[in-house]
Amino acid sequence: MPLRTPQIRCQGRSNCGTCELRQEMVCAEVSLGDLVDFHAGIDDLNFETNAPVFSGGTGVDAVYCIRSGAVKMVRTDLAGAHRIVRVLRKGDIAGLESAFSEFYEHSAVAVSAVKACRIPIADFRRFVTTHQSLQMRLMQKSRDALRETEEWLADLVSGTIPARTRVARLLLRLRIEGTENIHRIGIEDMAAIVGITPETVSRVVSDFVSRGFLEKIGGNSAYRNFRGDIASLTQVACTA
Amino acid sequence: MPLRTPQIRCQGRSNCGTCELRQEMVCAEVSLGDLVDFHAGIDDLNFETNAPVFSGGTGVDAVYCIRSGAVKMVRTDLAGAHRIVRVLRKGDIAGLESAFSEFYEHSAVAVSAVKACRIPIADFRRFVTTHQSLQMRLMQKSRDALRETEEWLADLVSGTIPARTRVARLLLRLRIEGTENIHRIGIEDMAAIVGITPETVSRVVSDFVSRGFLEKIGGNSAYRNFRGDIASLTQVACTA
DNA sequence: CGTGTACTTGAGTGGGCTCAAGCAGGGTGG
DNA sequence: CCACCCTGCTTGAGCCCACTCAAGTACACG
Repeated sequence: MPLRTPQIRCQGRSNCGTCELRQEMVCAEVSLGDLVDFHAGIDDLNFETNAPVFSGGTGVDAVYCIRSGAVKMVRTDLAGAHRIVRVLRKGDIAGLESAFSEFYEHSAVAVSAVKACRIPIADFRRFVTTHQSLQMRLMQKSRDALRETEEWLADLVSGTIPARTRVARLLLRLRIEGTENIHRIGIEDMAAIVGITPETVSRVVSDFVSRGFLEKIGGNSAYRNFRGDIASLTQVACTA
Repeated sequence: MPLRTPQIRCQGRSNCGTCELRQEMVCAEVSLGDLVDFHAGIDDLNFETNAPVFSGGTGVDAVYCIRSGAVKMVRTDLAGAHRIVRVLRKGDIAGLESAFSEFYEHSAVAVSAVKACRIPIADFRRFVTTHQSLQMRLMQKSRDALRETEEWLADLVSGTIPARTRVARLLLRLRIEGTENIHRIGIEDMAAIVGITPETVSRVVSDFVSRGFLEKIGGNSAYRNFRGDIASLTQVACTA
């Protein structure tokens, strides 16, 4: 997979003013005026599926606000295996946990077509130290991330829970808010999340499809999705 | 198991002044003078093994700074099973993630003899809003908690990694800093962390003991421990 | 039209689960 | 002081789910 440089579409100020996410994002606490004052170099980026956003261990140079799509956060375990510890979605901030470290803790990789705003780390740190209420908001974001990760631990990952159940729970978590559509990430990625083999994931997903719990949408394009029978999946998810 | 009220040993001001942990705890950012000004009702508490610190879903009334011992943070999964998502140790803060919520997200239970400082939530919130540098410290604590939980996810919990390896990794994480002693939590608790059955944990631990990788110390008292052969355990922990 | 990637499907094996019985230690009461 | 229980741990036998290895298929892309 070639490492493609993301396209820069437009710059800072103009789109922040019209951004529908502005109220729930980091920058909600930063007035438009401040953004201008700081000459903030906020870029609006597009990433295609499998494009890296940043790489674990490299120097921190920015944080990214996800505006659409999904980004996987990958860690490496003691034996060197990759493990996905969280999936960021609309409204999440990639790199926040590393914002005050020298190097990124995770690798971040787009798992679908992604739109994101890139905030240079120097600007970000300046915003934070000069805007008290922003700090509170970041604590909240950080707490949200913690809760999400803990819920993964509790729900998705447990050898004593059957693979069927766990995959169903994962699918429900990947549901696109308010719809019956589900982010369709790769089989390999699903395996790296619930901690089972890709083959088993494939078998379970195939089974769900044949039962009509899932329907594949959009072929294998970057915008592919599942359409899920939420009720049935929920039932499977609650199986002990 | 009877629910015993913890003993109150002494109050606020006096022990904060001499606390060896003061520099690394929350209150590092709060001057002794401020503590007095706020008439802070910080209590010094003891919990015995299996004593609840607080219970998930109940109203948040305090946060607790752990001064010694270990506390398990318990979540309930979709099917109602208990899952331990983190173990707090010396220097950690129990309830921090709920500090700005109405109800506790977890149940917190002592897994050994625990000494902790109780900070009433009203005082805590006042500290936070009036001390900027404290906010930064809390973000850091929150980030530490997130990292710890993610490392659990990556290292401890994966159906594709053999139970032996995972138990070895858990034991290394429960190591008491700088020593070859290891917090000896119950078999049941270890199972609830790595996501396997108590029987399997027991078999693995017994095996480690018979090989000399582990030695049981202190019988079954509240102060029991393992003494571990760190090198051998590390080797097992790195087995794919 | 060939090539590569991602996914599917199959057969066989084994690790860990289940169920169940046995054991040790500490606390309680006679 | 001992008999008792209760809780937490240990150990065993058998089975089943999910892993492993391997081959086959579908689809996208050049």
